[in-house]
Amino acid sequence: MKTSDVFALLQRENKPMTRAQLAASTGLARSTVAARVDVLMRLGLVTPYGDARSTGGRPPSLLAVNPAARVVLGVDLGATHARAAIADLSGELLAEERADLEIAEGPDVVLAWVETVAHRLLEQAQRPITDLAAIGVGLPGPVEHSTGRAINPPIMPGWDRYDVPAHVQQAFPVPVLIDNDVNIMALGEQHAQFPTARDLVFIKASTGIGAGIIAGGELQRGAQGTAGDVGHIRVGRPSDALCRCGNIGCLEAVAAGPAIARALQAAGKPVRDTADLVRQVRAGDVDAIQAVRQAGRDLGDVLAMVVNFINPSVVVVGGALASTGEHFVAGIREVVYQRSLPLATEHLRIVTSVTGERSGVLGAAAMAIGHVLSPEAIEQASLELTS
Amino acid sequence: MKTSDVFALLQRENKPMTRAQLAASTGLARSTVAARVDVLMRLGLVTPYGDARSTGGRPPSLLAVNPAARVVLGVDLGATHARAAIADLSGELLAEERADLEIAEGPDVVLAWVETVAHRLLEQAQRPITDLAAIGVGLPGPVEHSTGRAINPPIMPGWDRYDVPAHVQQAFPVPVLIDNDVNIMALGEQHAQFPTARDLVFIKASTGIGAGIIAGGELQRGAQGTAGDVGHIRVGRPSDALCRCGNIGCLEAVAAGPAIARALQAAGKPVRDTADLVRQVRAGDVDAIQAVRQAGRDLGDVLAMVVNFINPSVVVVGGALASTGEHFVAGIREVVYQRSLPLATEHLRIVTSVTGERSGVLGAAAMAIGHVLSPEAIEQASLELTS
DNA sequence: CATCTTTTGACGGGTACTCGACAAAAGTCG
DNA sequence: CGACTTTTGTCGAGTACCCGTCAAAAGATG
Repeated sequence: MKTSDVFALLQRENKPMTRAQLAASTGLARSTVAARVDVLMRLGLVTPYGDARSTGGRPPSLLAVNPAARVVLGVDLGATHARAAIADLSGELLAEERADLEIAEGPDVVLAWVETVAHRLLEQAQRPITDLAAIGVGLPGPVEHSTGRAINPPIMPGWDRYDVPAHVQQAFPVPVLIDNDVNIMALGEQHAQFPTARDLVFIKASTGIGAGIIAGGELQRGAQGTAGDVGHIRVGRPSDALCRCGNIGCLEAVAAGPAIARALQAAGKPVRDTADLVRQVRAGDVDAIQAVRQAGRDLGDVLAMVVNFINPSVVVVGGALASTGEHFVAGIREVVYQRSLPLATEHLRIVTSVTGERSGVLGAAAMAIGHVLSPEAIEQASLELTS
Repeated sequence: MKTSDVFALLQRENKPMTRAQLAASTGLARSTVAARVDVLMRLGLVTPYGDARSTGGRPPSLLAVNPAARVVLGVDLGATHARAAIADLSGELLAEERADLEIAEGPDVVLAWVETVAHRLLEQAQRPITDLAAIGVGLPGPVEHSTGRAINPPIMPGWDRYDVPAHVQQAFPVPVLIDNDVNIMALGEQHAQFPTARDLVFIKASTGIGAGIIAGGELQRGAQGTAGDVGHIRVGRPSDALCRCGNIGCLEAVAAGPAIARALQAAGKPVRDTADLVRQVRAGDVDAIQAVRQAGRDLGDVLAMVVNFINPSVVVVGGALASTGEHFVAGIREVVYQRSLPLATEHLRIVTSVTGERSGVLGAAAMAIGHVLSPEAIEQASLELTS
């Protein structure tokens, strides 16, 4: 029960180490560490990383985790698009593909796309299917993570309680992990920007508004898997905007893309949809900029509560509205730093996504990698190797 | 590395089991579990629980966890009161004491009280000091749990970064765990009412309003240890009530005890303080009842966001205002079930505290018990026994 | 080029753990 | 009351694991 410890240490340090260093850090004997390292090298998870400088005798060989040992497939399924990518164990994308695909087409159509694209991506990355170690999938709706099924999804007809892992495993006999799309985006940003952050909130603001919550280092899904549903919190600014949920003044009915577009239309501006809005903001349209900034303030109003409540160290803002430059996040900061308690905001960072449209696939890959490199999985693999 | 597994199984099942059952459940040989059980019995953690019915041969002896093996001390320090109790390992209180004590007196005075009372309680429970296994303490302010120090506490002059565990361990050389008072109350209610709930929010509403968050089975303290600070979230109802934090319309400035009392005073009602308010509500004063119910609605307004955000399975309402009967929680339910999403409220329970003023000491004890019965601690103890 | 230093992989011994067997203990059944 | 059944504790054997030792390898040093 200790091979995984050596690997975990090597992974945490995130830099090449010698066997002697590993022995000192773990407290194990040099010979024991050597045996463990041998197993990890035969698994391919660890490789020599050249020699370190000699201190008078034989130079010690450096060891490092080998991201190229295996690959994972990350899949990000949105309402009207799909994206898939092959990543190595460091989370680096090796091949990627995107398509306009309606999730409403149902599991058979969508998962067939996933299967064909997965094969194509593996070929593109020049990796055999046997190199594929796990698959992570993000779905646009509430998901029961433990079973991999969508539960009462509002925009995914035909997916309710559908056994996604079973379907995918018919083509690829590897672990398949499913989660909500916003949750995996949170994971993606965590791994890309703040790999050590234990309390991070990711906000996706585009057609809808949702949050992914990482608290205590763990993704929080809530009792029914609907945690992070901030879109239907009522904003402070009095509003009679009717939301599709039936209530009035919901954040989503005030600050989401369609709501902003509608407001600009009412003011005589020809703004068709969210993408159009983003274009106009980028083009420097003053009215559009002001509308987006106000939406940022409205979101900041809700985020101020979130910050007081869960006290994160980082808030990452993503989604289409975050790609309008700094206007949106400026509105958010404006309100959060005013409304939240100084203790909670003292070390708080509010930043925009750095991975943009890739946060979903990156997070799905990260989720799969986390599974593959978990201590349990490594123990399992080392046992299978010796037997 | 497996003695703890046997104990954990016995604890999870929470009912007497035979050695044969343990062997079947763990997959170990009968002789191995017998050895493990022997260790646990010599540690006192497990005791025979009479014989089961014979099936034709020698009747198997039943084994059960022994709550009387050791005791822990739970301490709940409030702004103007202190409470301490000795509990057995099941969390049952064996002896208890309460005093009016200002936390502002400083660590020396307060911890001296803790020490003398602890000795008195041990005597009362007829337990030697050697039976004391751990101490849990709740402090009324932000706490850095890992170091056991209060950080920038607003109402605890002299406690800032004071090393509480070191002080207490001079008198009692056992593990000392410190946490925020609302956090331990959340733990207390979880153990008393919903021991299996993994996502629970506890609300303390009295002079201030705070929340303890249990998400994913773990207490969430946030990045700076200030998670759960819901008192300074702005309520939806327009209000110009000035809060001591400098903002206006804070929940605490609208719905906490002093705020309600002030509002009633302004209406010509002689309500001195929170305790007085509670008395009047219990006496059936209509104005007081209405004011408390409105405060419940205001709190419900904030709780609706919390429920949407973290999606708990239970919300427990405690503190002085919760002891006014159902009026307060009725106001909460009224708004939460209206404002939160059906998916989140479908299986949500909103209940009042069942432990009342004891939730703090119970939670502090539960925290200490959790430490004593943790797998690591049991392994440690069994190792020390054999050596 | 020889010697010295340091790392590496292999080997053997010791320890701790786990398992199955066996005899004694404790009831049941005829 | 004796035979049978089932559990319990003890004991010896097998095994896996971990450590220290040692020769070989690889480079530094003079």
